[in-house]
Amino acid sequence: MYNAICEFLNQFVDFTEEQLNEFKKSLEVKHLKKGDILLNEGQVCDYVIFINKGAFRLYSLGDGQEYSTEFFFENVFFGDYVSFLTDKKAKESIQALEDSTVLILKRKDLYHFYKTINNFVNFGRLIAEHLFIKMASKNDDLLLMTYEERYKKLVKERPEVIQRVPQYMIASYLGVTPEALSRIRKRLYNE
Amino acid sequence: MYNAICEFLNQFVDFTEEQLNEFKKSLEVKHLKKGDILLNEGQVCDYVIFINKGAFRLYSLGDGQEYSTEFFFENVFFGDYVSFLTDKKAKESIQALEDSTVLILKRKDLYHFYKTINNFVNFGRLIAEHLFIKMASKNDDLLLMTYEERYKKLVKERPEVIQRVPQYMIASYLGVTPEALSRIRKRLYNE
DNA sequence: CGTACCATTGATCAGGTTCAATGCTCGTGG
DNA sequence: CCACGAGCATTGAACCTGATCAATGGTACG
Repeated sequence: MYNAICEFLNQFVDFTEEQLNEFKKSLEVKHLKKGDILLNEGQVCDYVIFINKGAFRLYSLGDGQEYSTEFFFENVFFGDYVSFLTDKKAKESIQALEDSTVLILKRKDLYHFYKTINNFVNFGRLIAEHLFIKMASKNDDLLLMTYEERYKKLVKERPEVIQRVPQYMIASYLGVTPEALSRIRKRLYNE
Repeated sequence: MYNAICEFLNQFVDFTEEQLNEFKKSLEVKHLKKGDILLNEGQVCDYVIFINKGAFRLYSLGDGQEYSTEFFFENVFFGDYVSFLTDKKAKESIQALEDSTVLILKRKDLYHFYKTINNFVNFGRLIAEHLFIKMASKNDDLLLMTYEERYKKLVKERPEVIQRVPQYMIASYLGVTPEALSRIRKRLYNE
């Protein structure tokens, strides 16, 4: 249950045996069914989620439409990071795309470990910087690439998304309608 | 000369008189003329820039086109943050949009102060988090808003950009051609 | 077996792109 | 001090791509 998360953190942190146990105790295990909502737009996301098994998306509502903004799979941390940092209501919701198992780490526990575990502080800074870099790259793509190029890039760099996420969610992630994505795919596969 | 930057940092850091002097000594003053290039795409941005007076833009080249990605004015820090963090070649260039005066803080000096000045470390984390939040919001806008809505938002929230930046740069910042922006403006001001 | 949801396809429409021409303005040199 | 030129903004026309609306197919799940 805790192997994956500890391995992930070992990249940043040197745990003692004791700290490791304390850390594990702070985690809440949660099982979700496909379609379950973990966080609802308007709640504060005062925790981070580590995915042991399953798939999730972040999405928001504009007009009457759903807009998927990101997808996550096994062995990553995620959450509504803006809500987490600012302690304000989340603009996005979190939904399980498959039956999933996650570990929940509350912000207060995380901040406690920042103080008590050596090097854990760097974890926070590195995550913020990493996410900034990812977001900046996403931004460039939105500005510079066509929908077709962005779809091709997704196929190449994140085939898991293509495999495990319904097409209409991918469409809104790319910023197009499902109809347009269908036609892009048709164009690509008929050469 | 150093009033503005010290005021800015005082939000995050408690300097002693001695530290303050050491800090000032590490800064390089630079004067630039309108149009001058401060950083060229391909160089590593191993410093941050504080603007005492003037205006700058970040821009990148795709196809044969220039794409302005951000504008900066007095009393902010900026740079090619991705290049700064990763120590890799910048994908963007930095250009003065007006005759300007800046203070340059080298990464090695910054990291030195991280170690020797209390609370300075938080500065790095807070900047990273702040920039992430800004970038995330920009991302949402790109995905959810029309060009016209984005222009109106810019007029409302950052009138300085409208005043001090040529229209064709604003156009590429918004992701449209200069012609399209011209028509959007016409539409707006003829109601 | 049927239904509900998603993917596909078709037709029409709106807005942005492209290419080309004209206007405008500011800085420069004669 | 004026006139010219360069660069930017505007305008026009044809085109192209994605949005929208509507209908049809396909498939998984109860």
